Amino acid sequence: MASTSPIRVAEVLREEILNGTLLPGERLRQEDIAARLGASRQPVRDALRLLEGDGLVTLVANSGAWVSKLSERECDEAYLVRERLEPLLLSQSLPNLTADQVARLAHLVDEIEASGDIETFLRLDREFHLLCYAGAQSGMLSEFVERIWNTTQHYRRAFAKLSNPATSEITHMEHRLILDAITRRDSVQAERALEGHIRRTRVTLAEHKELFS
Amino acid sequence: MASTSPIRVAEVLREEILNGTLLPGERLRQEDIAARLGASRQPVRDALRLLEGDGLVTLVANSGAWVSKLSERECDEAYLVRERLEPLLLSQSLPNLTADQVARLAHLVDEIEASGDIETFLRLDREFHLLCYAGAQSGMLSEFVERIWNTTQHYRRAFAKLSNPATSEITHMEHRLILDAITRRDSVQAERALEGHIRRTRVTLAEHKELFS
DNA sequence: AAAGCGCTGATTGTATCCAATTGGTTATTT
DNA sequence: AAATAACCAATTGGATACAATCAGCGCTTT
Repeated sequence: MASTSPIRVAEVLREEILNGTLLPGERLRQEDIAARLGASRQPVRDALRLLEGDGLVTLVANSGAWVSKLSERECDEAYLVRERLEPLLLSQSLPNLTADQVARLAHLVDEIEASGDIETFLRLDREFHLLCYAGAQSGMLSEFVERIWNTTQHYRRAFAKLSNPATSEITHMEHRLILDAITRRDSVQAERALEGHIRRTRVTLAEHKELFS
Repeated sequence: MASTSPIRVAEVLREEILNGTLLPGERLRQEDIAARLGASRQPVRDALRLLEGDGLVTLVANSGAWVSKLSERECDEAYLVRERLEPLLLSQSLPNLTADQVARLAHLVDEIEASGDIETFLRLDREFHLLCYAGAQSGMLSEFVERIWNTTQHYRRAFAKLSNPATSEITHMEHRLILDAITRRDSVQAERALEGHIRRTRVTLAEHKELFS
């Protein structure tokens, strides 16, 4: 009942953009996608519009569609917005997180520290953060946050590739601080720890302008 | 060059939703719109998808499209998000505001205080706040803020209808505080004044649950 | 030789037709 | 009489065909 063609097509494309199969700036031709996914061009157009709404695709009239690209400025802005929104979302989610979910968060922190390759880290890190917000009733705020995570996914991957043991250690400690505050149901501390985590990432990321060349 | 059919259709519908011609919950039939605006159903479908991306329209597969409706919770959430995002946006905009724009802001504050009817107040208030953000390079943050303003427009109108001289006076003072900080180019104070303005509105609005019945 | 013009191929945008889904209504059954 | 099932009208979804638009390229012209 839920899956209509445009949604299915959009899901496939979204996944391919998030996992790096389709790179920022890459052209998306309607007919190619239609042929590849066994659909007509109409649902593909709808799907592209959906993804445009998610910020993953940029449409230009009479010209075509491209995978969205972020400039250095836009990426920095994304993190500034995260700094303000995610603590708020966490504070709304925290009271509703179940003990099972908190246990899963603790497990994820361990897994993240044990993770070897980049793709695993990215997957686990994403799951950790989004699970923190699972207690929030889905609304505009959740949508905004998920959208930011989607549009910055590629740059997070590029950034992860040049991380070293020292910065990883910092990340792990920050995760543990967030987890600790969540476990103690301390909203204020959780907000601060999360804000610091995002802020540090933003500042560190800003030192690597080469990612946007 | 810029205006393609779906965009034109979307603009008409957006305007009708914002000015209250189309009310939240109202059904949008593709064929009706197509006939009314002299287009085919296909561009109308595209337009509805565009508006869905803006949060103004809610689409249900195989069922239809409706003007989006906010629950009391969602409206409150919108204001909580505004409290966090708009001060940030203002701080990014402030350094780039021209003297002309600041003068226009001062003029708008006067006009707002002199405004008689509700529609005029809504229009001027919207212009004042959005002009505050005119110095920001348009990006994700601006998009989010504009989207919130659009989706809450109807509730702002409903709220304005039951405002009294006392609360209006508070609003006017808050505007003057924001304007003063902007004039002095005091980002920190401007952020605080704006946050307070939005927060008070949120709290006052929460006392009128009857708007969401 | 450089600049501007117009042509051509490819790609997107629009319209029309047909299929699929939905919700309501009616008739039948218990 | 109430509940259920099947039918039907209305509306949306998808596919195909056609029109409009754009980018690149070669030609003409100065």
